[in-house]
Amino acid sequence: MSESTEKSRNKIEDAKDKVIGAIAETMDLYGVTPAAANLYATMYFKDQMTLDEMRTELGMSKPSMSTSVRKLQEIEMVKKTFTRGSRKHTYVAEKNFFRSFMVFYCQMWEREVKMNMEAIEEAQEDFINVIKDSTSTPEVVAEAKKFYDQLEESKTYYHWLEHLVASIRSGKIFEFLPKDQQD
Amino acid sequence: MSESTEKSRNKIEDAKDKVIGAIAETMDLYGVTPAAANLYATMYFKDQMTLDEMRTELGMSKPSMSTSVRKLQEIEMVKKTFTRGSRKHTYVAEKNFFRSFMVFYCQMWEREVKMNMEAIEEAQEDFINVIKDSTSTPEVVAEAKKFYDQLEESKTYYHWLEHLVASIRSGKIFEFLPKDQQD
DNA sequence: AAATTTGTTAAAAATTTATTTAACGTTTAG
DNA sequence: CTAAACGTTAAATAAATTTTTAACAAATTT
Repeated sequence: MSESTEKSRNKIEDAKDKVIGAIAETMDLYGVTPAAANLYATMYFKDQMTLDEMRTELGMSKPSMSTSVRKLQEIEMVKKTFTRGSRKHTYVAEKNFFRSFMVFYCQMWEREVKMNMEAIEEAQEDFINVIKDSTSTPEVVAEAKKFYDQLEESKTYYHWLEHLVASIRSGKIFEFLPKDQQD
Repeated sequence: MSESTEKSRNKIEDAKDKVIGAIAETMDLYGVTPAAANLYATMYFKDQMTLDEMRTELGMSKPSMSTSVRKLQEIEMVKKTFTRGSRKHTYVAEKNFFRSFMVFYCQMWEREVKMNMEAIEEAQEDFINVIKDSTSTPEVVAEAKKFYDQLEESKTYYHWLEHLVASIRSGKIFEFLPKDQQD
């Protein structure tokens, strides 16, 4: 290979690394380990990869790659692909950020809604019992009412979050905010 | 205090604790420490709190509370309030989840857009240089073009994210998804 | 059927993050 | 002006997470 081709290839690698670094750094905030973040960012510029290629490319252990790939599959940022003729599993990165966004946030928000709404429903029942209890003092009843109302009010937010998730899943949000809209 | 009042008070505390636990658990995913998550969830049911009250209520050290409160102020989930006559600083939890949602996600997404767009712009310049370079082989040029186009395509997503942030900040999103809409 | 390849699980080590203890500076009350 | 109260910073400790090494199981090839 000529010297200038070598230089050009290096430039390409450097350019990719800038983007890989940025993606990996922001992915940290998405609850994945540094290894998984680096892996996804690396795969973003690859057609497909095997576990061994990942290990070589990132200089990390195979179990680390195995775990990272699984985590990435969970949030659907990586998919397993069938490659005939090869015993090794091959994986492909989801390159459409819209799809990653949808899966990740919908998953996250639904978990939040479910967990908090369940707690709220239970707590509200408890508050009602205190309010209904004839032995409760007016002071205690007032307090229970106050908290009950606070929780009731907060449900508005969780309902809204559910609607947001639904509109993302259905794609309706893109009628309101088109994908290709210019500044 | 009578025995039954005591029981009612306990019921109220138990009910609150259910919600506190749920909020704290989901907040972990928002990039705050367990201490900060517990603190916010606790403050959610309080009018206002001082550092010493926090320490007593959560059974943690004062510096831990100090750090947690600062982190929560950063994402605007807690505000400092002036209480005349008291030397101690007092803090109030933001109880409107819509506002917390806005501040947190807009902050997060803007950071992501900024960081990744900067890297993309730099990388694209590099790719253009390789493409323009007369000593580059056709093979290398083709690769540079491919990556350039991939990044160009991804910008659609970041632009969309910016529009999403803008529509949340301006409140326009609530025209599309009203806050009080029923299922 | 033995040996090799591939991927996963489990335990150990290493790293990072969170929390506490201790020390410090600033303010206010006595 | 001294002493106590309050909050923060810095260093040390503790806890949790991430990664690796080692062992294992399944599948495939020879």
